[in-house]
Amino acid sequence: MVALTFPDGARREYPDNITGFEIAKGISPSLAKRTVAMALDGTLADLHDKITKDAKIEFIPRDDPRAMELIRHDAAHVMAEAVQSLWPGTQVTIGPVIENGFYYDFFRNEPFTPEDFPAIEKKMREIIQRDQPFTKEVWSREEAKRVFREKGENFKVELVDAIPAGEEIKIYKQGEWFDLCRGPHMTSTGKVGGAFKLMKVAGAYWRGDARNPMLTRIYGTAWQTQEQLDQYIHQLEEAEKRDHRRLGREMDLFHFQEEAPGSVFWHPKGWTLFQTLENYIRRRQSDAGYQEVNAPQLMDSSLWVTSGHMAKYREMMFLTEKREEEERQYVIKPMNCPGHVQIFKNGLKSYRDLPYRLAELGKVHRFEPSGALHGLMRVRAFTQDDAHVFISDDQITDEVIAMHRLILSIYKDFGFEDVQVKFSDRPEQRIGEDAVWEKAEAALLRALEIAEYPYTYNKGEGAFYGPKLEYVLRDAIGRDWQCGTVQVDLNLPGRLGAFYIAPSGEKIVPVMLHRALFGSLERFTGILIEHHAGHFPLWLAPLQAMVCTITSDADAYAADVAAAAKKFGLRVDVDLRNEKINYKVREHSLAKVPVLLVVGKKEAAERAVSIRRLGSEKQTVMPLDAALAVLAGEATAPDVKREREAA
RNA sequence: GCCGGCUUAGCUCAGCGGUAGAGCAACCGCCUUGUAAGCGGUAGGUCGUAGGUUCAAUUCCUACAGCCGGCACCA
Repeated sequence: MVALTFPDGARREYPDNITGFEIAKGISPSLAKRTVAMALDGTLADLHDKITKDAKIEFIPRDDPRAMELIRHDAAHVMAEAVQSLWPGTQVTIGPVIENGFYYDFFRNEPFTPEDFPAIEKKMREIIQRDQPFTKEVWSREEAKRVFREKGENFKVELVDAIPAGEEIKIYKQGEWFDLCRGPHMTSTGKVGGAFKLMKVAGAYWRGDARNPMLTRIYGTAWQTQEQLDQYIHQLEEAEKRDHRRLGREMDLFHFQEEAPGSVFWHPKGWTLFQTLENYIRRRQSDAGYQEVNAPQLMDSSLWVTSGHMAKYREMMFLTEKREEEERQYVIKPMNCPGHVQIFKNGLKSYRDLPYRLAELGKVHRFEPSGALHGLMRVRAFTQDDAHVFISDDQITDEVIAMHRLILSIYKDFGFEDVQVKFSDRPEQRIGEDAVWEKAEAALLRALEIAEYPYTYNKGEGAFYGPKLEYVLRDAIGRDWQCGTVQVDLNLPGRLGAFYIAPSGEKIVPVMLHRALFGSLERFTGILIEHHAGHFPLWLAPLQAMVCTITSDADAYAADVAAAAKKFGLRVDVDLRNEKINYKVREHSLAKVPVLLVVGKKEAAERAVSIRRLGSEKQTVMPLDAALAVLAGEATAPDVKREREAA
């Protein structure tokens, strides 16, 4: 007998091996009919599974939130059947559930294209219409391999081989079609419903390894209701509207062109925004005890050989050609660290100089693979807000805590309060003694503990020279972006011959902490554009206010207003064009100018302005100086504001 | 880098084996206008680049480049 506890707390006994379906049917046929799966002690299971031990049981109806992943997983199976029935000979591989949908990877000599979607979707609807039950069988390893081999499903044979000994080899059937699968599934294909859509095709390597064959992946989305599907599609459209590449063009911030793939042409407004970020970083890191430096863009390749970068990253570095008159080869710097080590090394350093904090807004170039390029988010030339801090090893924890607090405080100023920290420890391929790693990892963890900050653990994901923390922020529409990093480097200082004189007079190799705040300024600009959907807070907006005249009678006064605003430190422009005010308001609203200062005869006579804010239809008429004082206050950077308030 | 798709006017896009079209923007004129498009006119493209097929290519084919979506990569 098994004792089952129901959600209402009732506890009943049933014979061993009874199925969830039988229990549901015993309670009421309608319950059995609307139940698509069950949960045993909170874990989803097939409704027809035999129950062999005491558990809490719940019946999962199709509209239960937990049914979503089942719908998606079943949809993946239905799609796989549809594809194989339309193109026999196509091999199936894996088809998991992902956020908002599912995919299935196929192997076929002829790849699929989106033009195939209507046929596949039609076939899927037929399969769903047939409403065939999902049934599970457990096969022996040998049998499974034999059957898949005979079907020519070579990838499945590999998957069977990969299943650990002692684990069941489960086969799910839907009618004639079957697939190796961990499950669980709903009771029948009909439960998938109609709220699904195939989204895109993509190449994907077998088992995620670039050395393996390329499969065709078909992505789909599936929902419980058509409303949910429609809403999801709508969300995608909205996200597209905040795409920084589109807003960058619409707001005249930057552009890219063929001759410089992966490099940004910053326009005046975009560069204003970029400089606002640079200036902010300069203030923050100067306050935190960093000194800004600038190291050469080109350095002899021998330095990069010594640092180890040539060995590991040669293919991703830009190198100069050797010339007849000079046999040297230079490297366009892909990182700032070797340069900073040179600055540390220049002149003897004492333990009294530590921590020695060098920061640089260094422009680095990396030959990123062409397929990786993506607007500002992944470029070949970018500006790192980089710093290297030279310390003794007993200073690691304190310095890391300081960096940690600095990073969080900076993100907060930009409205990012949901920040995750990832801790990565020693990778398999690494250099240095385990004892040193031990110390570095412990120091990082102690810093997080003292700062009382939660973190996730990425085993073996550290850099080859040391463990690291990575800072991941979440934007307005819930996307995660990895930005800042703190790394302990136990390698480069030694390799590049850095040392300081300890109290004992000994030469000691310092520990080097590597730290980035935004990471890449280009990328962070892109994140800000998407986060705000172009509606920047006043202190970031490249153009903060537009002075618009009603008629040419106000032209002279408009110029006065603009001049006065500039004296308040505001970034303003004037629109004297012979256009109706409606036209001007519309145009500047679309350009996402945060503040419109409208002036006509009336305002000119009273030395006032009519203020209209982006996103609002409200108009507020204020005396000019008062209005500018308010705006100037708002346009003050958060850190400057804090300082003023403290003073 | 790999797989697939795309590339036509500044932007968004239509078109097609017989050397191109719309809307918006731009420019010119009229209108002096009160908070999201006033009216009229003009101009604008070697159809991504290079080859090939053809009497004829923007259209079909091939290569290359860039971009887009993934995958892989990301010091």
